[in-house]
Amino acid sequence: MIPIQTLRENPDYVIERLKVKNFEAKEIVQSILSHDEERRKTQKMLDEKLATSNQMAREIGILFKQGRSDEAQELKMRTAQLKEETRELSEKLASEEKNLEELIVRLPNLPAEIVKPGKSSAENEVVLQEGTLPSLESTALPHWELAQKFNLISFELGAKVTGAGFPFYVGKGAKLQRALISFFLDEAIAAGFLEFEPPLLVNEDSAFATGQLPDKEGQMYHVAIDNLYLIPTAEVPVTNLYRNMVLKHNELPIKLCAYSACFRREAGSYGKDVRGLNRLHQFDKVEIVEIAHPDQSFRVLDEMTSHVASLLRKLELPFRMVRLCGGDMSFTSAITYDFEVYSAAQQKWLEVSSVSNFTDYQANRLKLRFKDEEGKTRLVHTLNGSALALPRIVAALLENNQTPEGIRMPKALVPYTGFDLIS
RNA sequence: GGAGAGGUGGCAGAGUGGUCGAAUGCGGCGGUCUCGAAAACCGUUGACCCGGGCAACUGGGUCCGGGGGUUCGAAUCCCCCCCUCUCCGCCA
Repeated sequence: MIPIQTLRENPDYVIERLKVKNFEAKEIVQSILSHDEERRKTQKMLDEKLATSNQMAREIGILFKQGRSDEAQELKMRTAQLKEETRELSEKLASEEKNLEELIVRLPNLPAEIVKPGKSSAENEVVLQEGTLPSLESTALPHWELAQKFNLISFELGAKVTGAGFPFYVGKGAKLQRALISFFLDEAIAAGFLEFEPPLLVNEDSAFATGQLPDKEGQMYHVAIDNLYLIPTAEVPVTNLYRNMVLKHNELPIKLCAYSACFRREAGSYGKDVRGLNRLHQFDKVEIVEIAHPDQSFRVLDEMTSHVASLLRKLELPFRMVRLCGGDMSFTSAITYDFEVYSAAQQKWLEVSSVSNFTDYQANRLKLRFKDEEGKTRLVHTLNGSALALPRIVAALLENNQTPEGIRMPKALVPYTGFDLIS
């Protein structure tokens, strides 16, 4: 949620910036401002009435204590009218607050200054590209065929036992999963992130606080009997650790990381893009989360992207880093960098990480604040990024490293896998 | 799943109808003392909303797990829900 303060102070700026996300905010913003004004007027009236009632109640108490019950009774009569009025006003106030909130949540986060307008991923800017694209033999196989050939992953058994998008990893395939998870976690810990192993289900409050609800409801698996949601990313439980808190400025930044399985219903996806590991209902990911001082969040963002880049370098994968244009960014993000690795056999770039600064947007909903150097309470900035999501990394590792002898493992991974070749 | 106990400020914990946003202790912050620190002592210390002020600050309102009710008045009484703890049962 954009803080109401921002909307009051700079409505025109908000409208202008949201155009970068192709969002026409003018009507909503105007509506918000008038509802806001109405709300304040109502509250003022209500507060005055309440002040009078409080005063009268106090007087009645004193009169009773002094044994002047006739006078007290008389005063009691006079509170009836007031009570009815405050009742009406507080109902009005509650409904106006609800209306206001419903409008505000419809506004996406403001894109940062550096973010350019654009409609789709075609307009994203490549800001960094590293590594040489491998040129494979014409006999090169896509990862789903390699997975079958070397018996690493079984999509068929997953489909039999659960459904499409829930693969089994087998033998060295399973070991590779564990190796990557450990490698990513160790790297994150070395970079100063504190490891958490989170619950894989969260309650409704948590899903709201990080913004999965109400609008992305259909993307999450829901356990109806207990009203719990399977997490789509570790960001949800880990960020919610800090819901409703006031931190001290010297506690910032807070750096957290977590491995988790992630569950996504991904309704409506189909075709070649979802073949093999390209898109799954359940996958593994190591997530990094940072809670930062507002003045520092863009520096922190750079640190996070450097961390992700270093992982890809160690895995010896050709990658590029892309700054998303306004139209391709998520609702809650102020700026997002995607990392993509090149899949040689599919001859396309696969997104393996998304690193975002949510500025104060998520913090506002989380009610996550800090006391600054002057003792003022302010919203923090939150950031997160995948470091990294496994499936497409595995796809790229298998495809790019296929040789006549088998699939060779990058050096950094061998201590974790215990093998350097899959044959 | 069964039985019981309980949810109060950063933490611990008192408060069972009126002057209670709430005793007390701890912690935090500021000071005295000290070369410095500890100890001791003194002072101070919640969040949110609306208004006034450039600001320090200040007036009003709300908040004692959440929601509803009784009452002139609720942390305190009643109802519903949620959560935690203890014992029993079941269980990796």
